[in-house]
Amino acid sequence: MAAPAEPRVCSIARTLDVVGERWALLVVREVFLGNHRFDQMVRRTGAPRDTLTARLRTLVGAGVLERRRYSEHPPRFEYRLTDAGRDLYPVILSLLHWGDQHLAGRDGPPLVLEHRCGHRLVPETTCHACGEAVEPTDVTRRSTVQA
Amino acid sequence: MAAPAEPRVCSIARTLDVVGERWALLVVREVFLGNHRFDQMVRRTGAPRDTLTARLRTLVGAGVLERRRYSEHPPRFEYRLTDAGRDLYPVILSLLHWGDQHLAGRDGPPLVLEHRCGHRLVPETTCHACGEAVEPTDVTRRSTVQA
DNA sequence: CCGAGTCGGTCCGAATCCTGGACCAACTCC
DNA sequence: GGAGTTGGTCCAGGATTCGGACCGACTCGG
Repeated sequence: MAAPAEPRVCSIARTLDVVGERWALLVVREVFLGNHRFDQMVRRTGAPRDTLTARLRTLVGAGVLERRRYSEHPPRFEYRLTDAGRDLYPVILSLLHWGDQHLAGRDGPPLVLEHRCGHRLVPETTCHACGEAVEPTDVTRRSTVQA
Repeated sequence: MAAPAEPRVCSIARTLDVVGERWALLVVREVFLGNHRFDQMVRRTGAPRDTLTARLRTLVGAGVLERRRYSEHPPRFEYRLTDAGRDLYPVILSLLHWGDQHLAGRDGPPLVLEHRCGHRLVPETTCHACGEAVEPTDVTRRSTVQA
């Protein structure tokens, strides 16, 4: 009898259930970039309006975005990051950085960020405890059930 | 004439073209966890075999994974991370951490990692230049064309 | 030598999701 | 009064994904 070995219970999979659908993270990117309105998002992401509607609903439902009325007459809405949404910043930065490293053409990265320290922002993933940069080989599993 | 404002040229979008399809990042997760074989990935991710075949091809084509023969008779293959693939570690860690923060049930995170410094690994995104943790509000755009 | 298991897939038809484009109701601005 | 803005909805066709059956080459135990 071959061990069925259920699909792994995993925070990565859970996160992707929320932000893993097509366009979801590009929507989040736009909100980080300051574009909070439906029409802006349509234009800057290229997502079909229908799909965008669906994604916004999922993201609001998951507590990543908040739908907020900014005009009464006529009623108009915009989308803002919740605290949980702001916590996605490392996800956005790491995706951005990987693209900069591996997919930038001869023109270099299309978007360059600057940290308040005055230098170009190159994001680095570090261990909160010791402050050192984290390499895959420096990490082990603690107390897990399965291989 | 309304400004058409082309979809943003963006490293995030480019990265998601490579690893944004369903199951792609879970495949990468499995490889990081040491499961390199087709059947293991089927079991541990839950992806349909068909889809997994397609994903592996995309990831190999994009240079994230490498398909390697580990047996001659019968011919058997496994998948290894390339350098580019290993560079996805921050992406994986940030997704994991967000799920741990916002989607862990009462049982807590299903997977706990330990850094070689001996502490539980809590990944933090820092600025390579100054070493400080990066907050969305600390970052501005440098020399961009558009809003 | 037989039967069961392993492994990395392929093939299929059905269900689901994504796509682009047309359309709309309020309201504002010129 | 006409054009534009805004935040959507509706639809039909196309692309993806789904689960499950199946397969060929080989190994292992008895």
